[in-house]
Order: sequence, then C-alpha cells, then structure tokens
Amino acid sequence: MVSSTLRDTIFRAAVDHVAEHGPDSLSFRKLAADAGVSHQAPYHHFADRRGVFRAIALDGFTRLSDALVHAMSAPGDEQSGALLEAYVEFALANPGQFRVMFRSDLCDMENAPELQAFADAAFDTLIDHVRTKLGEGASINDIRARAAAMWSIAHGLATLFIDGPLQRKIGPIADRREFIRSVGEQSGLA
Amino acid sequence: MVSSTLRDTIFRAAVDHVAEHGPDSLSFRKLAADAGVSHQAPYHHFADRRGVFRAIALDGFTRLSDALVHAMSAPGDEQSGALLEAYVEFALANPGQFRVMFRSDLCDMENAPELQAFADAAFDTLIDHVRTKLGEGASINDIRARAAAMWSIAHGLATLFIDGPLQRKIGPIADRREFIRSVGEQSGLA
DNA sequence: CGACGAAGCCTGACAGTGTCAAGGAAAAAC
DNA sequence: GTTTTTCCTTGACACTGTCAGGCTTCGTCG
Repeated sequence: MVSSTLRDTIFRAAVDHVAEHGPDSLSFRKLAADAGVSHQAPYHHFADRRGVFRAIALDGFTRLSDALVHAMSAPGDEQSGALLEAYVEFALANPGQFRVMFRSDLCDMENAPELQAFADAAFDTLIDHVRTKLGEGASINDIRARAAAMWSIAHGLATLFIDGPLQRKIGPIADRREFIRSVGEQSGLA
Repeated sequence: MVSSTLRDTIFRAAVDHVAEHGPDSLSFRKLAADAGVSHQAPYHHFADRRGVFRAIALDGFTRLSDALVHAMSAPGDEQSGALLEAYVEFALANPGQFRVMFRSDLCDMENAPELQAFADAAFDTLIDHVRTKLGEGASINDIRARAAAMWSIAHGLATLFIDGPLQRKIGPIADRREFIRSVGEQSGLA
C-alpha cells in the first residue's frame, strides 16, 4: 500500500519537527514539500492540519499509557514514585509530543472523542493505583483528591521542566531521577 | 500622549482576545483593524507579534506575584494552602493570560531577560515561604525539592483544570475552593 | 471483458498572515 | 526656521491553510 507509506512519511516528519521545533511552526505545506508531494497530498490522509496533531497526540497518549502501566509493575511501596518518574521522564523524552497532547486547541480535542478516550485510558492507570493504595475504606472524595494531587504534581513537574522556569529558578539538576524522587518524597504522595 | 493610547488599546484588545479565544488565533493585523489603524501601526509600539505576548505575560506575572504576596498574609498554618489556592484561582480567572505566561515560544522568553526577572520574582515568594516553613535546619536540597513540589502541584492543578482533562476525568466539581484545599491536604504540602 | 467508481495525487486559486521598505505629516528640539 | 524624531500610512513580499476541480490508476462488479 503506497498510500499508507505517504501517511507514515508525513506523520514521522511531523513528529520529528514537533520534537525539534515545537508544534506551532509546523507547516502542512512544508511537510508535503519535504515528502516530495504536492501541497494537497496530505489532505488525503489527514482531514486537517489539526488531524496531524491529533495523530501525534494519539500516539503520545498510547505511549504514555504504556509507560505508566509498566511503572505499575514496581513493588508496592515504590509504585507511586515509579509512576511519577515515568510520567515526568516520558515528558522529558518527548517534550514536543507532550506539549501537543495537552494543547487541546491544536488537537481540537473537544471534537475528537477517540482521542479523549485514549487520554482517559492513560489516567485510569493513575486512578486505579490510588484506589488500591488508599484501600476500601477511602471515600470517593479522598480518591479523587489524591489522584488529582498525584496527577498535578507529575504534570506540573513535567511542564515546568519542559518550559524552562524550573531549571532557571532552581538551577541545573545533577541527578534528575534523584530530584524527581525527592520531590515525590517532599509531597506525601510518593 | 496619543501614542500610549493606541498602545493601550491594542494591549487591552489583545488581552481580551487571548482570554476569550486563546493566544494562537490572535492576529496582529486584525488587532490593528479593530483599533482603526493601519496594519503597521502596532509595530511602532511592539517590536513583534511576540512583543504583544511578552507584554501580556509581563502583566500576568506581576498580577500573579501580587496574588501570591497577598496570600502570604494568611496565618502561618494556612499559608501553604492559601498560596496553592491563589495560584490556581489566578490561573482559572485568567486562563488565556496564564497560558501565554508559560508558552515560552510565544513570548520568546529566552531573549527577554526582563520577563524572566518578573517570572522569577513571582516564584521567589514561594521559595521564601518554603524556606521559613522548613526552618534553619533544612538542607538546600530539601528546600529546592519542596519548593518544586509546591510549585508543581499548583501549576499542574492549574493547567489540568484549564486544559480540561481534569474536569473531564474527575467530573464536575461542586466547590472548587474545597477541592483545591483537599488536594493540598492529600499531598503533604498544604 | 468493459464500465464504473473510488483512491491517490496534482495544479490552480483565494483570503489571510507576519514583516520588510519607504514615505509623509506633524510635533518637538535645537 | 531648520532639523530631527515620533507616529502612522501605503505597498509589497513570501508564506500559510484550505476549497475546487481534474487527471491517472486500480479494484470491483455487471
């Protein structure tokens, strides 16, 4: 199938560009030119420019989900820390893609229920973890609050890392894994 | 001074647009047209399109800073919670502006030391709080880690709120202040 | 076998964008 | 009174996303 090859070519080029230069400078036309096809060819594989971003985000959420599930295989008392680390490390390893995943305007997330489902699946791992950790006696409100807290700290740490202010303010971090771990410790969450 | 009026007009229009439709759809030309001037007039007051975003971010960081300083006037044992709430509430009250503040590409943050200084000033409040809270005996690493944790949870909660996934996943939140408070409690930070 | 329709790609055109270049009026500085 | 500076204008350029329509090529079905 030749068609899927072009789709793949464009998708990969888009991921590479996003990883290197961020999403906003991504040009549909340049993508086509680089692939050696006309400026309209990509439209046969993606509905929109946003369609490309949707595809990128979708790929990102599945990979994040995988990383989180993998982190759940850590021993019980290290699970929270492993989840935190997996989340942040994924973001730092794929900063451009991570940004796209949470730029709902770029993906037109509201009109992409499939993408929403993939995103939700990633966070279900987190919620499951909290539920089993707090045990049967926990109230629904406590579970919600704690899951939100864990998600927030992971997401906040990731975005602050990526966007620069943390490194600028706190200075260069020698051992990142160690730093993430101690952030988790300082909060009571990991 | 007539000139500063145009600058103000454009700035306000930009803030309004960002608040309503987000930063990416902001058009320099449309801004000028709405103000009733030629499409090049704004260039006399802002170097770039990014110059407008820098101005918006600058205004945002000063107001965030004010809000955090104000939160510090809370009684000692409620300070952490007040800071968390102030941060998140600011973001929710000014979602568009908040997004601009942390889109370093939009503001060309790297080449805007003045903007960096304003951003840093906002976070100094947070770090001061952590320093006094942990006391003299605390190691520099603990202070760094705890400040990063507090900042992360506030920033993560704010961005997850704004970008939608939290509300979608956790459901509508009846009392937001109460929710923020319990998130702070679940982490050991507030 | 032959017609037909869809898939995949192309060229052309349009409105809109940010920004460089050059000019011009009016006020301010000397 | 002349020069300079401030503020704004018109004009152009390259570039963007996307609608419209046409052209091959190939699988499917009568």
